[in-house]
Amino acid sequence: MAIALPKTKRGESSRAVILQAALDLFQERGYEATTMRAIADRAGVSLGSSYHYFPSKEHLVLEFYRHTHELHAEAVRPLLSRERDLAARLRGTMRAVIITCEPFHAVAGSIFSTVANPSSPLNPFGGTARPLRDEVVALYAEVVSGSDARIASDIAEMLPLTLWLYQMGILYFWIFDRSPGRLRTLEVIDETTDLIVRLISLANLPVLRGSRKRVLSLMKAIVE
Amino acid sequence: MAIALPKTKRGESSRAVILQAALDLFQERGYEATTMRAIADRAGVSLGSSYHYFPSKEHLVLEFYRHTHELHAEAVRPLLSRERDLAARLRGTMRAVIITCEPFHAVAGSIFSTVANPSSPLNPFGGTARPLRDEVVALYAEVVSGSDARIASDIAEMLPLTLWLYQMGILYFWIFDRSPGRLRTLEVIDETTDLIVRLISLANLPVLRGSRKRVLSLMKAIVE
DNA sequence: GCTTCAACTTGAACATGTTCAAATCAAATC
DNA sequence: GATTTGATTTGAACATGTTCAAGTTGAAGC
Repeated sequence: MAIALPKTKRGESSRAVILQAALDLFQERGYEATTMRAIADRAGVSLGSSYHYFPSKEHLVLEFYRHTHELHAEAVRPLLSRERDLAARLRGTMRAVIITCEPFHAVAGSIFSTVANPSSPLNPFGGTARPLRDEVVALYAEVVSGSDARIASDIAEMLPLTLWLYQMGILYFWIFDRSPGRLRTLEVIDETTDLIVRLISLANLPVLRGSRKRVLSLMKAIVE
Repeated sequence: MAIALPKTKRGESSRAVILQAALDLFQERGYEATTMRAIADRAGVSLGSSYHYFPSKEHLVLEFYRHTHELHAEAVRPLLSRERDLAARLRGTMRAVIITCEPFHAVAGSIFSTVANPSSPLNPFGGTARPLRDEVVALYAEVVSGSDARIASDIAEMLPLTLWLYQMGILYFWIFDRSPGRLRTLEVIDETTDLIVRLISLANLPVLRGSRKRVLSLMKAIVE
């Protein structure tokens, strides 16, 4: 249960080697099939040592999640600095998500469920994983703000969080996708990103003004 | 792993007593805090006996889930045979969900995550839990079909499944709701059910015709 | 060089989900 | 009533996440 940041060179190296072993094994065998003993073995430390640096197996998953996010953020950087069209930015970002995660597809199910568990410290809605979630939301804020789309401020305010939620939905679909090359997920991404951009522009219609206000204030209330 | 339906009176009674013990303990202590040994103890059977009737602890949760659904279906029956207004039917049905589940609120998190786990046999998107999901979807089909709302057939086709998904979302929100009397969830239900009904009528607008077709055909494609 | 002390490491021990071979039971058959 | 046979029951054994008290290490202060 102790949250011990390494205080010595030796400690830092131990933590790093344990983490690397865990990332490798999660990717090779998945979450459940990776035992804490196997992680300790591959890292060349004792079982107890792992618990000195990571309070639980779930906390190691959080690091896995963070690692994936960093890969993703790096992958979309060129696109986000070049492209200005919102639909293209969003589509590219979503495609990059599933391309980045593709090596972990077989094991993603168990990892996703760990993260979605409301009673887990890893749940992004509140707890240890909150800072990481905020980073991902910030990425989507950049997707929006760096585009040349003119978006009403009330919508722009809620959009990043909504897109993060949307990404979660896409990932959940992708986990179940057994199609070759994950083509179905790619199609769904193309279609939904287009729809989202279209919906944003439709939201300016006078008939929709009322519902739009209600939806947005509801969302704001939900976020607290 | 064996799926053994009881073949004798004795077997039937054993299965029933184990199930009852499990339901009680889940409600009293939650999923994780309930051990298989505790279930066997309270049921007055040995540990191994439980595994003769239920392949795993998760399968006992499925029964818990089914039990809750039956309580809910019973609770909304009067409303559904009396009320004809769609918004009122939907609102009442959703309110009944969280009222029915209220006794399990403290333990709902761990149960929900078990069900949402894509690699679990309990996942409603495909596996053992599929029949139960179909029952819940059928309930929402009745909510729609028993109303006096005139709904275009392409929408009506996808609506029950969508409402089931919506119910899942509300439950997820409810799990995190710490407000007294779960008032916030009730407010969200009132607001969202209204919005849904409004959206259904808006979908007939000529401007929305295109998006509507695209959304519906996308949903149909996702369901397979 | 010696002492001290916090950081680090270790492996045994525990709790719990699951498996399984053996024992027990009870109904059908003779 | 004895035998057979399949259903049921049992508890020991195993795997694995987690805890913890005890041991080891190494640098700072003397």
